[in-house]
Amino acid sequence: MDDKQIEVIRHFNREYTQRLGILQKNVFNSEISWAEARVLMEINYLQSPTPIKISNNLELDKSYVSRVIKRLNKLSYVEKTTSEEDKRAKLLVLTPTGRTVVQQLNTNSDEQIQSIVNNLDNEEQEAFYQSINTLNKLLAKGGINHVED
Amino acid sequence: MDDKQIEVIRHFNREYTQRLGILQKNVFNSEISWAEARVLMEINYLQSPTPIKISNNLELDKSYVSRVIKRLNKLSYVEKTTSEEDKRAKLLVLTPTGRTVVQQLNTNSDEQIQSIVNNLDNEEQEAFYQSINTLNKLLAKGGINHVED
DNA sequence: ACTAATTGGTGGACAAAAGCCACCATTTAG
DNA sequence: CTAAATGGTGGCTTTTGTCCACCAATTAGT
Repeated sequence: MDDKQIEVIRHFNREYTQRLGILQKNVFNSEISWAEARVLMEINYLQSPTPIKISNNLELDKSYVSRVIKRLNKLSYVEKTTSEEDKRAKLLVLTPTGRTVVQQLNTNSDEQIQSIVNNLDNEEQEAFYQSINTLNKLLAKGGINHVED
Repeated sequence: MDDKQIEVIRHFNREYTQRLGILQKNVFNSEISWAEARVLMEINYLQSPTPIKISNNLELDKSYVSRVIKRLNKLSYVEKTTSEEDKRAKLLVLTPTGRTVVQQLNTNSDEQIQSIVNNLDNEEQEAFYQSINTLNKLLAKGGINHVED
């Protein structure tokens, strides 16, 4: 992989993450902060979510995650129960309200994606999707990182 | 673009930005914060960089940007001069030191990209690059957003 | 089986990052 | 020629995140 190619990838990273970041900011209108949203979506994503997994996946300090979950719990978005296999660990479960919020967040996220993609004609949209799909597969392949669960 | 495809894109956004974020965190070892690095690179990127452009492009509050630039100035990475065409505006220029730092940041960034891509064989690397390249072109096409300069 | 080290989670104290608001100076619009 | 808009700065607050100490449970060493 030569320097020109690396340059192109770096350009993409700049552009794309920036665009996404901007969109995401304009979405969490109310009630819930960005960190809280991230944790909530991570809980929704994981099979058996525990604070420590979230802390690892999101690379956030465990005490911070603990506090975030506390707030989510106070908002009745998340229930905490002690795990039976390991009584130190807490199992996290979304309440119906919590699930609704996650759904809303996903909807917002989808609209952002649409807002990027809508400027393209059908053929281009297909190309966009195919490229993303390829990258997903390649990332999964080379994916030594990111402990999913 | 149907729901399944959107889902795939959302998955990519999650995975990729997270991976990049984690890598970036482990890089800015010292002296300079993430925000400072971003601003510095934006100054390097823009034709006639001013605080307000940076504030817009990075979607950061202008007072915050003002403070970041102040620190960069104190570190002798950036010079500030009042613009002649508009005496409210400040023109930003990287010092030699500043340019060196930017170069270092770019090198780090490249190493991160390598660390993702190195797990792939040559054919896969080529596919990775091609996908990114396609996305870049499509983003540029549909790019109503992101005022470059 | 028993102590020692490790791990999951919590809370206090604090630092860093980022946002909001009020304000000044200049520029632009009516 | 005043009124609105814009670029920039500083005070203050919120959000985000770190570091440390600690408890309870689990795992490892012997």
